[in-house]
Amino acid sequence: MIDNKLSEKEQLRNVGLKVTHPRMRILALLEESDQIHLSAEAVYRMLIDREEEIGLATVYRVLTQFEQAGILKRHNFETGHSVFELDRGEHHDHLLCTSCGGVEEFYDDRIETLQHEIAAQHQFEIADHALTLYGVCKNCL
Amino acid sequence: MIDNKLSEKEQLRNVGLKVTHPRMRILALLEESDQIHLSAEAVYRMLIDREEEIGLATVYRVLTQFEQAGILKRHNFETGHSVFELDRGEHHDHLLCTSCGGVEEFYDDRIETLQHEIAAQHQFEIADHALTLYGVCKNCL
DNA sequence: ATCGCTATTGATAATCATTATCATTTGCGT
DNA sequence: ACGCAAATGATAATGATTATCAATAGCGAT
Repeated sequence: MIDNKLSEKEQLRNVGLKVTHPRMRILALLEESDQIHLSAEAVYRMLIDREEEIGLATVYRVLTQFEQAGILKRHNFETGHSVFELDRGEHHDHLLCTSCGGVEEFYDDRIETLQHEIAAQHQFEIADHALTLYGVCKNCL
Repeated sequence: MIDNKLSEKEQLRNVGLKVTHPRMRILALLEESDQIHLSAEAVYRMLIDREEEIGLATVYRVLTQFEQAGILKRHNFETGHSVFELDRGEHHDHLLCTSCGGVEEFYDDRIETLQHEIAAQHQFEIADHALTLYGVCKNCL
C-alpha cells in the first residue's frame, strides 16, 4: 500500500540514507516478514525467491547501515552468525531454543535493575547488555 | 613442580584423554597464565613464543576436547571468536569492556533465580545461559 | 526532463576463525 | 622393544562476513 511505502521512504530519509531500490526492498521485507529475527543470508534468499534482484554484499552492507541508523538491532547468539530484527525501541532479552533454533523474547524489570546495580558495584559504565537463556522450548519438549 | 605435572596427567586420564605432549603443554599454559580468558590463537601464539612445538589445528582440537571433558568453559562474546577459561565449577557472568577488551566476572544469586523463574514462565527447559554486560571499565574511564 | 557527479550496487576476491583431510608420528599396552 | 590405534600438524576447505572496483543509479542543479 502506498502509505506504507511512503513511510519507508521517510524512514530512510530521516536517518540520512539515500532511497534506493535495494534498501526499500530490504526494509519492506523486514516489515512484512512474520519472523522476528533474520540473518543476512535469510534476507538474501527471501528476496531472491521473490524474484527481486539483489546482491549478497548489498544485503550485508544495508543491514549494517540500518543497524548503525538505529532501524535494526543486531544479535550475536552462540550460533556464530548474526541475526537482525527491527528496533521497536523496547529492549528485551532472549530465550533461544537449541533444538528448533526458535527465539522467544522476554523483558524483566527486576533483572534490568540488578544489572545496573552490578555495573555500579564494579564502577562499570554500562552501554549495553545481552542476556540469552539457552534451552529447549515448550514445543520441542 | 612435579606434583603439579602429576595432577595434570591425572586430570587428563580422569577424563579419558591420552596423555600427550600437546595436551600437557596446553593444560600447563592455561593453569599458569594470569589471563582468565584465552582464545585458541592466543594459546597457539603463547606456545610458539615459548619455543614449544605445536600446530594450530591441534590447539583448536585440544581446546574443544577440554571443553567437552569439562576442563574448560567456552564463551562466545560479540567479538566473533571464542575464548576459553578453566572451569572451576563456579558459574559466573561477565562484564566486557569495549574499550580495552578486558573481562571481569561476577555472580549474583538474585539474577540466577530470576532467570529460572522466567524460563519456567515460558515453559522453557533451561540448559545454560549467558549474561554479558558491555560497557567501559573503571580503568578506561 | 536532462546532465553530471557522487553514492550505491553487485560480482567476485579476500579475510578471519574454525574445521576437515590425511600422511606421519607417538603413546602405551603387550 | 613391537605394533597399532589414537593423536598430531601442515595444509586445504569451509562458512560467514568484508573489501575491491568497475558499472549503475539517485538526485540536485540546469
